[in-house]
This record gives sequence, structure tokens and C-alpha cells, in this order.
Amino acid sequence: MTQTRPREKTPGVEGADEANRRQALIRASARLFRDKGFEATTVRDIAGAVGMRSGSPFYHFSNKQDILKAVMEEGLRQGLERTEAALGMASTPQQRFRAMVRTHYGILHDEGSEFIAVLLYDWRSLPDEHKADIVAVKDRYDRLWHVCLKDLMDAGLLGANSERDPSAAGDVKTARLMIMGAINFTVTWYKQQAGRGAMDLDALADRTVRFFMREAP
Amino acid sequence: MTQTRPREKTPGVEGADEANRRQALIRASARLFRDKGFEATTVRDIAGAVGMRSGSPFYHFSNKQDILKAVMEEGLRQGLERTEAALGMASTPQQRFRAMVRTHYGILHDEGSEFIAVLLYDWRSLPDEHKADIVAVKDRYDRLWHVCLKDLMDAGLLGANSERDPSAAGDVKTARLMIMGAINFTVTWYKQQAGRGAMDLDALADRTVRFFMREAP
DNA sequence: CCTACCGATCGGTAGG
DNA sequence: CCTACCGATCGGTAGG
Repeated sequence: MTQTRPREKTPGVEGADEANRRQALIRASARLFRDKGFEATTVRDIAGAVGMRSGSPFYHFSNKQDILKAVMEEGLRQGLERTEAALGMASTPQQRFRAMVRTHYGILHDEGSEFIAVLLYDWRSLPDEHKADIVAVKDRYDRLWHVCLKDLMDAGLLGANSERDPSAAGDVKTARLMIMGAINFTVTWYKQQAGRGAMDLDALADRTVRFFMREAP
Repeated sequence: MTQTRPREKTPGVEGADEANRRQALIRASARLFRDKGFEATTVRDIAGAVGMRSGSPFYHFSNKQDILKAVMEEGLRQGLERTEAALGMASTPQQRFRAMVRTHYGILHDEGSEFIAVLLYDWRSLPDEHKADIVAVKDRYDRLWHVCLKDLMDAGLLGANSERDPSAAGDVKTARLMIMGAINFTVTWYKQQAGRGAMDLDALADRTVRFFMREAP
């Protein structure tokens, strides 16, 4: 209830607070965008979600579209970080594929991880002049998938015709688009059960891997 | 440029005209919703696209949400019609799968066929009280896919582990969700080349079928 | 289906 | 980051 903001001890701490508020806005926006869509979410919704008044988000962002961009950037930053960490603990193509599938499901469905769902859902609301920036980072993520799937395909372990000659297996890009499409589309139908935590995502990842990847004989 | 509307010859024709205007609104709305999203499309956009003034769409629909519902219903009606026609010309499980894949790509990407893309993209904008109606029809469509995929799976022709025992192949529902997800997600990345017509969709369908379906030895 | 209009709301800003 | 506010626009309606 203090009417005056307490003076910060150091400029560094004050800067950290400001960054925290910005992060809070990004997180709250991600959730709102994910639930209602970018266009249906008002700046007042966002402000209210973090206890601000309606004009205050514009202290942190110059307009609503920039918040959307920041949500997508945060999602890709976290996504790359989590994926690289997961890949570091896997040593075979099969393990790496499983790790990427499971990690991507977490990125899409974990509590507090609504950023990439927004990227997928509200892409058309992002102004054209910002799209190239996001695509550049997204390409890095897609490349991780490409390498992962190429290894699997070379080993004859991917797709319905994988064990035959390489030409029958199809190209890696098609495989990537199909697999990532199947996984990404879960944002339209998968709902986490309350209380069961990550268990359901494990099961979903298992079923996904078993459908796309040939099992060792 | 006539200021007075020409008198209709019969009530039947007048009713047909009214239905035509309604259809024009649905088609124009589908395209606008698909391009900009339901929330970002204004009633003025819709009216302008068919040469009406801003208040006139409400002569045909009681509110904006009802237009969205009508778009989705029209998509499912056309989708079921086209799919049943395509299935009628196929006699083996492999042919039926190929027919469903190719038809679904047409439903998603053909010029003038933006209805199902709207259903997928703007589902969350549909008021809850209308969702059950749409789901009921969508279930019929999903059931056609289920039967198609079950036949394929029973024949050991679906997925990476399909030729083994049935338990290794996984369940039909997972296969349906993965395959339809992969296909539906193309709405986010596939862009038809101008002038080449349906050729590209044929190629896309071929690659999709080859990825998911085991080819005859 | 048009004209004329309305209340509500929205993104954003000025000044502190 | 708040207060106070603004111009623009939106979905929708009355009356013809």
C-alpha cells in the first residue's frame, strides 16, 4: 500500500527489477495469448494480470505487437536451451529422437511454457517487419531437428519404408515437416490432466516415438 | 447503379437470392478469417467484400460469431461430401488412404476452400455454446479416417513398426491424431504456387502417403 | 438491404 | 508506473 516506491539500493538492482517486471508481462501475455488469442487479448487484460494499470505496459513495450514478438523470442530462447540440454544427455540417434520429441512436448504443454504455442497459433498477428527476426531463430531450432532426423533416416529407422533403400525413405525435410506438424498440432487437442504432472506427456511422447521410429528388432 | 431493387418474379427466386447472398457472406468471411483471423476481421471487412454496407450482414446473421459457425459448418459439409465421393472411387485400403490424404489437402488448400482452415485456426473464437454442434459433425469426419486407418493398420501397412505384430503398431487413435496433425499443420507452412494448380498438392499428397504408408514389397 | 447512429471498448499518450 | 484522457474503431440496432 506504499504510495511511494521504495528507493533502490543500487542502480543494478533497479535494472533487475525492471527486467523482472518485463518478464512478468511476457509470461502473463503468453498465457493470455495462448488462451484467448493475441487479437482477443487487451492491453488491460495483460496489465491486470500483473497488477498494473492499463497504460503501464507501455512503459516496458512501445506497443502491443512488440509484446507478441517478445513472447515468441522468449519461447525460442527457452526452447533452444532445453533442447540442447536434452540432446547433451543422449548418445544414439534413437535416444536423441526420443529426447527431442519429449522436450518439444514439454515446450508446448508444460505449465508456464505457453510461448511456442503462441508462436504457432498467432503467427499471422506478428507484423511482417518482425517475422524475419523470429524465423532466423526458428531456423536454428529446425536445424537441430533436421540433423536428428537425418541420422535416424540414415540408420533406416524412420518412417514406414525406412528399412529399404534410402530413396524409398523419402527426404528428411518431408519427414521433419510431418513429424513436427504432428507434434505441434497437439496444441489443438492435448489437454494436460490436472495433478498427474508430466506423466501424460511421457506417455504421449512414447506413443509418438513408437509411431514414427522403427524399433530395434 | 439502380437505386430500387428489381422486383423478383416469384417468392422462390427471392428466397434463392437471399440464400445466395448468405453463401457469399460465408465464402468471403472464410477467406478473410483465414487470412487475418476471426478477431482481426471486422464486420465492415466482410460487408465490403460482398458489396454491402456495414450493417447489412446482420440481416443474414444475428451476430459475428454466427458467421464463424456458418463458415465451419459449410467446411464440414463440403469436406464430408468430397471425402465420401473420393472414397467411393477407391477399393483397397491403400487407395482409400491415398484418396483421403489427397482430398484433405484439397479441403485445406484449394482456392475457395478456406473453411476448414478457419475451423482449425479460429476454434477458440467459437463461442462454447456452439462447439458441441461442430464437434458432432467433425466426429463423423474423424470416423471416416479412423476406419480408413484401421484397415491399413490391420493389413500391416501403417507406421514405422506396422509389419510386426498388431501390438507393436500402436493404436489407431494415435495414428489418426499423428497423421491428421501432420496434414492439418500444413496450413501453417504450405503455400500454393500460382499457376500450377493442383499439381503441388498431388506431390505433397504423394510424399505424405509414402512417409506414413508402407509400400507394397 | 441502406442510412444514420450509438455505446462500449480499444491501443496508446501526456504529464507527472 | 499511475492518472486522466483521447481519437478511432468496433459490433450492433432502429427505422425505413
